[in-house]
Parts: sequence; structure tokens; C-alpha cells
Amino acid sequence: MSIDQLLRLPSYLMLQLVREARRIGQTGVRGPHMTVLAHLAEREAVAQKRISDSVRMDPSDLVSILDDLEELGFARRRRDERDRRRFTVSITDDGRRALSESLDAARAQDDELLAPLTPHERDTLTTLLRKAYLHHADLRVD
Amino acid sequence: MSIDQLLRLPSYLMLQLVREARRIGQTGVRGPHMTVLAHLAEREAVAQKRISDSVRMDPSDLVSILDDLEELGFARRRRDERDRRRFTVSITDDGRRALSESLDAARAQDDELLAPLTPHERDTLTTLLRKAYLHHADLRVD
DNA sequence: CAAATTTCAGGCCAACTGAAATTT
DNA sequence: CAAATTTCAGTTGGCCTGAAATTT
Repeated sequence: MSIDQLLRLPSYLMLQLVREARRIGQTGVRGPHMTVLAHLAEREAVAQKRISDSVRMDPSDLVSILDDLEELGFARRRRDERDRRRFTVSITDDGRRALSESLDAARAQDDELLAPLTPHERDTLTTLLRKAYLHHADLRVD
Repeated sequence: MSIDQLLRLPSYLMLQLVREARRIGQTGVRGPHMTVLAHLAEREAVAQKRISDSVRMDPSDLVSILDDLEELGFARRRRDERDRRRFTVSITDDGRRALSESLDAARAQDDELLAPLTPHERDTLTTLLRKAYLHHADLRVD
């Protein structure tokens, strides 16, 4: 009964559910883009290094994501004149709108994904996931 | 507080935790390989199509995974003589050992990932994940 | 003949490494 | 000079499409 052992592994179950979620819905703005937008939405003129640290993304990968967001008009890069090694990134109004729509889409997607759970179970699940996640996230700058 | 909205999305939290898990440990036999082995461990001489259906993997991707498993001596392909379109796949003794080690490693990895949760919370989380996953999995052959 | 099974060629995206260019 | 920041080039693995080859 090895399959049953797989189904006792939280990481296996989470991976499968994430795959399921991907199938359910294609959010307009995809994963990392939405994450970056959400972080931009809370800060003014952030350095890229700061972003890649908080969202735990490789700085080199952030480059192309910001290229995308700029091309879509969702973010803006400006050279930091106090330290010219840096660019500071800001979200635009269009970016805020796109983020808000993405979040709506993601919530709808999660409703479908977790349809088999009662609202109370869903809350419990979210709380536990959040607790586990925050423990690891809090070990870094955020 | 857009980040807070992200942290209320189960799928977002699961994705981040899965990424965290990947960082924690490099299991000897990786993701899909372990999944396939687990399915092989429960059946004799399975057709590839059957495997790719149950583990929800593209048949074309299964090819290279089985190539790997054969090269490692963990699985064997034989032409099905009753229907020569098919190959039947079987797990080897070495494959069973590798699977068992992988499961151990995965459990250790999950212990670390979910260290911030109490044993009871961990059980609750697993049960809820399992319930959500099975609902989607049961919609197909398994 | 059409349908099923396996395979191959090629695409995209996410994650990573290593190194360049610029500035402090 | 060394270190920090951004960028570029290239690799890998997971997921997908489309089409080939073989067999039913």
C-alpha cells in the first residue's frame, strides 16, 4: 500500500493540489508576477534586491518578471540616484487593478479547489498552512 | 495589505511550502519517480497508459521517467504479448528498496517542514489535504 | 479503416549557477 | 581594492502540444 504512504505526506498532497489548482484556472497574471505585485503594493520605491529577498526569488529571475510587469504597465523601474547601483521599483495604478483582479481570480480558484471542505475546515486548513509558512518566512527579511 | 491577502490563499501557501520543501531536502529519487514507483509497487505488469492516467502525468513524460528507472534498475519494461502496442512495467526489488528509502526521506523532510505545528495540528492538516485531494483524484481512474 | 499505445521533437515556465557590468 | 546590485547566458526539470510509428 505505498500509495497510501504517499497520501500521508503533506508535501506530496500539497504538490498534487497545487498541480490541480494550476489546471483549474489560468489567472491572468501568473504566480510570481502576482507575488511581486503584492509586495510592490505595500512599499514605495523598493530595490530589486529587497524584492527578491522577500519573495524568495532569484534576483536574476526577477529581472524578466519586472520586464514583463513594466511592459504591461504594471510597474516602473527608476535608477536610485542616491545609490546608482540600485533600481527602485514602484507599482502603477494599472498594476494595482491587475493585482486586485488576480487575487479575485485566485480566490475563486481556491474555492473550487477546496470545494470538498466545509468553510470551517477551509479556515482550519488555511490557518495551519499559514502557521507553517510564516515560521519559515519569518526566518528571513519580509 | 496585499501580502496578507496572499497569505489567506491556500494555494499560495501550499505553493510556497512546496518550494520550501524542495529547498530542505534533495530526496534521492525525485518527485515523479517516487510517485511512479509507488504506483508500480501496488500492481503487477501495468501498462504505461494506466500509470500515466493514475498518476496524472503526460504519457510522453512518463517515457523518460521509465527510462531513468530502468537505467537505475528500479523498473522493467516488457512488451505485452497479448496486445503488442503495450509495454507492461514492473518494479524490481531494488526499486522497492529505493521507494522505501525515498518515503523515509520524504517523511523526514515533512517533519522539518511542519516543525512549527504540533503533532495534532499536523494530523489535522494532513487529513484536510487528503480529503481535498481525494475528491479531485476520485473523479478519475485510480 | 479508425483508435489505442508508446515515443520523439519541441515549447514554455520556474529554479538555479556563473559570470559580466556598474557603482559604492 | 572588495562588496553590492542588476543583468545576461546557459542548464535542468516539470508540464504541455503535435505528430510519428506500431499494433489492434
